[in-house]
Amino acid sequence: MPSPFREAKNLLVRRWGEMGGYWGINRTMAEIHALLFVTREPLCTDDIMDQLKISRGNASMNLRALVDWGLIERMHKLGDRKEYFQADTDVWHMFETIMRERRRREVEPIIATIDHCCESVKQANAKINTPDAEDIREFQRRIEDLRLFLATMGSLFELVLEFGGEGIEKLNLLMTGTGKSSKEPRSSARAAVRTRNSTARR
Amino acid sequence: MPSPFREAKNLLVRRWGEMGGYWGINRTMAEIHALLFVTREPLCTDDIMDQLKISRGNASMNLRALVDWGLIERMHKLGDRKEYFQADTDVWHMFETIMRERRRREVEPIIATIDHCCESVKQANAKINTPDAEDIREFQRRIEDLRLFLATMGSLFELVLEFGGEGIEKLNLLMTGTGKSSKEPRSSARAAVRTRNSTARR
DNA sequence: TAAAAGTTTCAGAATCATCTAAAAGAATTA
DNA sequence: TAATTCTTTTAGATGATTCTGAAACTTTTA
Repeated sequence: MPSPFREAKNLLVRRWGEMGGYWGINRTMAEIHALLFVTREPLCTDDIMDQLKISRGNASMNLRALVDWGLIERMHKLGDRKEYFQADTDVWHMFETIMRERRRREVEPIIATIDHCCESVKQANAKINTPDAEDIREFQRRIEDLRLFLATMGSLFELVLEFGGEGIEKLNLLMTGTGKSSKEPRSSARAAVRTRNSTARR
Repeated sequence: MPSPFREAKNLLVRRWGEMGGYWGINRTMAEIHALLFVTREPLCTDDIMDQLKISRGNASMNLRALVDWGLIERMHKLGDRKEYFQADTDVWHMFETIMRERRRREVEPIIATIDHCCESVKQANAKINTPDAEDIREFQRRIEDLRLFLATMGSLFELVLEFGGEGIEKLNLLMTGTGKSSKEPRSSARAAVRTRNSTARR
């Protein structure tokens, strides 16, 4: 039954799935997440299999992964033996969950590697008369830049989480004076600011 | 010749390649990028083939992709017909390039979809006596949250680029008072959670 | 304890992305 | 123009990921 509502839901689910692909998250996992995100009542495995046309095994694996990530949770209905699933719908919390997990898996290892490299090269660099001394110094410079960048982004991230959406609005005002960016940012940025001002809830 | 320097370089290249995988960027492309990033002098296709043990076709395709992204550039040496490649080594600029490209490819489509869904559902919602009226309203609420979130992140991004690294350092000081928040990320995260809970929505 | 209802695991199938090697294409020099 | 040098494209091979379907397992009810 293709009501406009259903159609909108399906469209969003498919798009979200595609996006997942770009982010190294498998399509089905992203689709399940999207489906739960846009559905008010909890769904059981069979609902998900039906709506997304996937096998039981596939559904089970990906549901488990989503639970592991902390993006959805299991729940039970009174007098019903099935497990139901529900998404966390606080977008900021969702963002925090995803970013922390990704940082742990993806950013921290590279920081460790950089630090390790810094160390081992610093020693090699003690005897600066080797032929590629300049190469080494440049290498060091570059990875230190990178290290600093990652650290900075790390604290920006904490900062953002600490102050949330309203914090960023204030920040925008604070830093740009007027709320309009000093430098004529892209139109999408201006649109973003407008949107926030005009449709902010609460 | 495994000098500590070479070893450090290789380690970093491999790690960066792995990371690429997580980010939906193919490993080889990431490795080439890393190799150029840590190498002072420009490299030609053969250098890259040798150092990464990949075929000419593979090198060629990925080099082109990196040039398309704007992460590396072609250059020529006087009296040499080969093409050489060099990475952009300004980390902030690199970040900007990557983020803009990803936003264009990955965030904008989802925003377009959300907007489209908002529209088509708003109309359906006119006749609120349909059985799933409440479902529809909740759907609307959730995707509007998401829309707002994406817009906010968009302007945060512009803001960050406008003020760069030093801007964020200052910001950190400004907002935390002491500037020591980066030393204690855990506790500030908990603070963030508390903040969100205490200002519970709706 | 047996049957029923539901969930998880896993071997193999299907699908998808990436890589190679070789041929075709361009640009430059003789 | 032919030879040389280098780059790009592509068909098919390789390898990795994801999915299915069925069996194994677990929990609940009768």
